[in-house]
Amino acid sequence: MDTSHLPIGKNIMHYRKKKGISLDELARRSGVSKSMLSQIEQEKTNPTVITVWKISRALDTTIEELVETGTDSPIEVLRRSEAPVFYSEDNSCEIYVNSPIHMMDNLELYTLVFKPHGALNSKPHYPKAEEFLTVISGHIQVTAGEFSATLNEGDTARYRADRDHSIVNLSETEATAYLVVIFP
Amino acid sequence: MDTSHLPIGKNIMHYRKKKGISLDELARRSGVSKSMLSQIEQEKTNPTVITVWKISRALDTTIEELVETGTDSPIEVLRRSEAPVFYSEDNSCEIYVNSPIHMMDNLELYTLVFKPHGALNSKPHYPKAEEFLTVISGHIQVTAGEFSATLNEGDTARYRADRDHSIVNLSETEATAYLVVIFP
DNA sequence: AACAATGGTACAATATAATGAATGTAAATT
DNA sequence: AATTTACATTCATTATATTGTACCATTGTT
Repeated sequence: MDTSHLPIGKNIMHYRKKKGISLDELARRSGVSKSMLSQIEQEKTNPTVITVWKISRALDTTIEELVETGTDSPIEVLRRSEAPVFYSEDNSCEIYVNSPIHMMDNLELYTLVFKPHGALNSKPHYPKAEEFLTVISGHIQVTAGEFSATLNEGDTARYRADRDHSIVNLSETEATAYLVVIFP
Repeated sequence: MDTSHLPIGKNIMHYRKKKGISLDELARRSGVSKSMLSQIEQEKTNPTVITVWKISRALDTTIEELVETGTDSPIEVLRRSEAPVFYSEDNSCEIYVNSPIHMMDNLELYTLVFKPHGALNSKPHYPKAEEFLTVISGHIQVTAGEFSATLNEGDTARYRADRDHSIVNLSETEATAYLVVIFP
């Protein structure tokens, strides 16, 4: 039994106390015995996934939050002058990375600047990866798999990025967009 | 034993096959017995959290991905004309919601438009909430707790939002920024 | 003071997770 | 054809998760 890598007990106690309920009440709500909850909070046992799932529902949170190790940091800034810049294959699109160095493993932020009719074509990312594209200026078309949509300034599209996908500037002028990529 | 709510077996088999390895190899890499892996994939047992954690590491993925129920959807679009708009308390900042309807529970996207010297002050969000702020145009100062930073166009700041935080336009002209809020 | 309620911990019994070895199937090798 | 290898499943045993109950300490009520 080795739970030292996952602070489950600490997290459960934290959320329980944040909610202001006793072990007794949490036992009632979760269907997990009070004595088991006590043992978990004291890190004396390694619970099954279903047990943690039941507790997460009773605490109105997720399994992920209950297994996560916390971090703490001040404001982290990535300057445009330091931000890596990439280009699409035909150089019709500039890709500014907005993700600060100590980035979350599952999130990427970009600013995309397209030349007139410029395009950015991408291969499938990880399974279940998703993208959120907001048009800052211009008229853009986004395609993912067999789906396609045209976006005006201020519109936001959400689509699965675990298939071929592309972003095209439909206008005669430069277009700019903000891209959020999520790896689940 | 009730794992019907969490498709762990299916997910593990999916990632294992995607990686192209046998139960034997996964057992070697994860330190979980081959027979246990077989039982899990057949949903014949409810594994402990540590066991799933070991498997997730061996599969180069996360516990979350292994417990997640899949979804599938085409491109979802939120038009600027349909996007909810909020205002800061003194109406010095317009807040456009960029989050499509079927939004992920832990992610929010906004475009912020500040009047000259406009400000947006926020109370603490959920514990461990984080924000990523990219300046689209203008000169902005962001403060979180006792930390503060000034940002120019193209700069991105990352900070904890589980404490008082504010965003202020330092310039004499309008400023625009893109805000990504993450609830862990 | 005696009793009840609250909240958490310890303990013994029961249920089940996890293992190593055996078994089964199919394909490849001798 | 016989044997070996690769892959997955089953089985009996061991280890441990999980429970209900008892215990402990503190606070509140009668």
